[in-house]
Amino acid sequence: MKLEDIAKKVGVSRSTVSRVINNQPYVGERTRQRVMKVIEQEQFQPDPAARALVTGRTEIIGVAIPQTTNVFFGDNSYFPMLLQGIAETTIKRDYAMLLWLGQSLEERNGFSERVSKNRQPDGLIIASVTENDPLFSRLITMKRTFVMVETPPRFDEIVNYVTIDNVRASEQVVEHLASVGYRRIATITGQLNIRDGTDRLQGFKNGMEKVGLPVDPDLIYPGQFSREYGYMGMKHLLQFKPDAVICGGDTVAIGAIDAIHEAGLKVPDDVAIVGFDDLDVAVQSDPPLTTIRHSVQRVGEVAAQLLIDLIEGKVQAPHHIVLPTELVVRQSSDYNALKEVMYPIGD
Amino acid sequence: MKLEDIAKKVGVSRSTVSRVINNQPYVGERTRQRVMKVIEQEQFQPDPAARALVTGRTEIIGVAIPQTTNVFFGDNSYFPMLLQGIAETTIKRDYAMLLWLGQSLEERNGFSERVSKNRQPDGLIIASVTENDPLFSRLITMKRTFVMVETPPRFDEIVNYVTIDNVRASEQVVEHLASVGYRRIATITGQLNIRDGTDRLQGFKNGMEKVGLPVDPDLIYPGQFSREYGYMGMKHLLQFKPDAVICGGDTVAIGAIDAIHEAGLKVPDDVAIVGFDDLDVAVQSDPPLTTIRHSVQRVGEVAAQLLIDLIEGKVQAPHHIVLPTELVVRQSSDYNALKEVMYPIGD
DNA sequence: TGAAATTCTGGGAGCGCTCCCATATATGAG
DNA sequence: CTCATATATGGGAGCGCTCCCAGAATTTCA
Repeated sequence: MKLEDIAKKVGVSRSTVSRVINNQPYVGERTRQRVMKVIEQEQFQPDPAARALVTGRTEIIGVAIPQTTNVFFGDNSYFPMLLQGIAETTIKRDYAMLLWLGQSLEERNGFSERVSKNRQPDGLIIASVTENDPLFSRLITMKRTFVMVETPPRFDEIVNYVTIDNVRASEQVVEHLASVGYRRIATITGQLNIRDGTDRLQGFKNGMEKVGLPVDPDLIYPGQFSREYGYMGMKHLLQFKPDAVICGGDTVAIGAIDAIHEAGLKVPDDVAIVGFDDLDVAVQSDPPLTTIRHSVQRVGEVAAQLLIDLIEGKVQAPHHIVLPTELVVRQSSDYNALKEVMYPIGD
Repeated sequence: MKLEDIAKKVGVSRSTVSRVINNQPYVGERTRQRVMKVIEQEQFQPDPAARALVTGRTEIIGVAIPQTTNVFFGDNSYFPMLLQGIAETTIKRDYAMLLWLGQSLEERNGFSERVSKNRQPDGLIIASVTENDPLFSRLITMKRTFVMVETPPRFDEIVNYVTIDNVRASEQVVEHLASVGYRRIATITGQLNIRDGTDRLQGFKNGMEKVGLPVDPDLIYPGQFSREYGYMGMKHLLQFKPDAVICGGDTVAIGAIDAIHEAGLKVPDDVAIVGFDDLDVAVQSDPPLTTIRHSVQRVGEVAAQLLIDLIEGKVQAPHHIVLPTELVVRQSSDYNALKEVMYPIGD
């Protein structure tokens, strides 16, 4: 069943049916009703391909997650939440969502080619782009419409993005820890080729300076956003006897706690731990994590809104949106629990 | 840049360029080379809409997950893994993947309408369909090509699906538990309006009969696939003093363990716990879970393969695929740890 | 050597829509 | 009542491809 058949059935022209479908003016009220009735009873849906061919738009947005397998479906609910947020908006705005997941590191290049060459979506949302990701430069060169869900690694000024104020949030964490009495504050970072990682580290350093504590390189462990790295990082840091460790993400924090427990120590009694993101695991963790709350889902929603607005010409590029964060204090950084002498003196 | 421009540039006709792009025969080797070279240097990609309009195919498959929010991104890595598997295949076969996520229960109907009416994908993969899900019947009525990733609630014979042998796997669990000495075996089921849920329960009952144990209704708790339900279920079951509990899923098992610990009891010393699915949490759990391993990712891969084969007419519908499962015994069902007297006699 | 078979190439038609312009009818101002 | 203006409807053109058929060039074989 096509548009023309509906027209014939109602006894009007293609154009009139098209106008009704697209909610355009200049259709008599009676005619509109008759057309709508037939469309309804025939369950007619215009062919998206034909429509796309002439309008040049598909009403599909693409989402590219060039991450390796385990990051996507591992202990990390970040991406599912992001997708949920994006889905929310696409439904609301009547778009569909095309998803690309990266497979393994080896084929980063293939991934970026596959994504960038596909002309089906009207625009893209891309997540977790590393500094020299080919996808990033490619999209810029091709002048495609896209929105990032973190601060871009370069070209901040010309790229659209939705992010949170990672620097400020990390500063806040340091300020909080310092204000309740922690002094040897360490950090296990996230990936440092992603802005979320570097910005959080920057915030850590800024915060330390602000509160007048020294930034000791020994107390900075460059990690990644995973439980494993949290574990490894903490094992390494223990020798330097931090009294608090700020982790690049909640899963990192969980890993750090694993290592602390393994060493026979307690959180927060021996070491305070702070996460970032306030994922589900933050509450489920034992003890519950002090962390930075920000709604990943909301980032997804807003990113999709921005993208669709850009596509529809409702806003001009470049457009930058920074969403608020909130420090959530839970047991993992309870200073009252901190033992006076944390480690045997002299080791 | 369009196909015709390439043709002009090379000095051949549209048809020839089209043949080259689609790898068709009857193009001279020299001509083919020349065309390819220009396509390469112009980075030409044919317009998917135009192509779809004439071929009637978009090379997009749709994935519909009509689940509520928290099931999708909660403590459950099932869907991310499924997506990863589907993505693997779509990349291999050069398709793209359109994703729909359900939002909340209230709009089940809206969801199914949105998904079924969208004509963009050539076929669909649908997950976690409940018995009277409107999407299910709708797709059947519309005669759309789709593959389910579990046994369908009805019309088994005409619907395509990829699944695992839930019944047999559960039987196996019971047989294992019985063989090592457990006697009061209980179960906390998954959702019973999903086949995965009912089949696992059926397997439980079959297994009990096979090994000659009574099927006591008190020992069957109808739950859902979540930690919460595991917790509630276990709390309820404790009064009936089971020595082992088979859970509908690993997350359910985690919840059950929570309840056991809360009651001051130990796993497996007081109660053995068995999960299902062998998700990441199964190993991370304390103690690690005995469970049924089956690759969710593999189910996704195979489902996508089947769907694309159906779309391309390489296989005939209906097509049913049952993937193997494997019993993985870990500490949560270690009979040696079971105390002789598990509960004070007489309560 | 010639006719048939095979390989190559080109161009028309048409996929199902939207957009633009032409025309028809209704509405209002002077 | 006339002309301008707003409202309503129809039909042609064309979006960028693929598919089909016609015809040219080449090969095969008696």
